[in-house]
Amino acid sequence: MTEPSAVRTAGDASDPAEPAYGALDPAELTRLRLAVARLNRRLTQAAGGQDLTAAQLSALARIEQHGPLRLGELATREQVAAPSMVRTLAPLTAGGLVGKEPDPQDGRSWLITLTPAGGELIARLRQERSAVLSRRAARLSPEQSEALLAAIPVLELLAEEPGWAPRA
Amino acid sequence: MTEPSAVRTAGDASDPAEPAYGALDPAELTRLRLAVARLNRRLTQAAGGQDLTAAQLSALARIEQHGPLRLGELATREQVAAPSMVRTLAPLTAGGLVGKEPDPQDGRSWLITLTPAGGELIARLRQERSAVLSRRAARLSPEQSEALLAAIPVLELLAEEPGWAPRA
DNA sequence: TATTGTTATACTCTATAACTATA
DNA sequence: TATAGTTATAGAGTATAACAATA
Repeated sequence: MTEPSAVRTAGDASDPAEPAYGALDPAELTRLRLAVARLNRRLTQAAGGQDLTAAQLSALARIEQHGPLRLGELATREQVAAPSMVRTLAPLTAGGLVGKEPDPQDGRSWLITLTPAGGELIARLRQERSAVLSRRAARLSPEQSEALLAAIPVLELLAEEPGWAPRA
Repeated sequence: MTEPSAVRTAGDASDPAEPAYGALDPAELTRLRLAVARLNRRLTQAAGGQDLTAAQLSALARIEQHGPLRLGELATREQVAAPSMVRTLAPLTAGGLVGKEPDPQDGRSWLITLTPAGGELIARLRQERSAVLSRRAARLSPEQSEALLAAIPVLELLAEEPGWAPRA
């Protein structure tokens, strides 16, 4: 889904002749940072947590997207520490939403899979949670919706791009 | 706590009464939701937390922007419960970053103000934190930067708009 | 010895409920 | 009695450190 090819690998940022022509200034970045933090807070609260927590849903979505994954691999992709993923998955395995099969390649590992029940649940929850956002988004002007839509891939890129945390 | 408003609306997610002229479809909204959650996670981690936490910085920025505020007012604007704001502010007052002056209008209230030290600190931190985001943003193409820039006000709108959580 | 997953522990952010002081 | 703020407690999400089993 993320098109890494879209990233402009244009010469190192050490190019003084190009003071980042398309770049955002610090004030704009601050606004983006605060907006993302606050919107996330809003979405997390609105999620209600009746069924799955945000971290659980995110993990499920990741499993669904990338198929069977080892726990460590899943943790890396979600960019959390392994113990965090253990805790996130625990209620999911207990509830039969994900399965843990022994990794035939490595006796220490498990392959985390999405069960049919898990697949059904995330499909339902996804719709429910997006509905909250949808009610807000429906009030946006066409121009605002357009702007938001165009920014989604960029936000995904920023979110997925490695190199943020001193990981590894 | 949260009335299952978020969950219950699943059935009528596509309210025909809402024209949804410029509306985004559920798949796009899901991507936006996950991207916001994950980007926030990235930014929170990258912040390091050596000085101020994300919630503290957000509160400081709010105080800076809106001048002296009463605690409850601040909590409302940040859309958190009053006790959460108490906890957020405690280290800030202890550290001399914000001041609490008695509200001359109401003996029960305080006016939360930004001290000079607080102002200096957030200016510095703001720069540091934005720098992290900046390094990523600098690699965006002009088109991507443009898209992100255009979306900032929309994200702010979604984040600030009331009506998300069932806030009594 | 190195790696994978787990358990133990701790800290932040958030919430609700119960309490104090003031209106 | 109602409201502003505080304290107490709990749960989610994250982390690091120490451990067991396996490579």
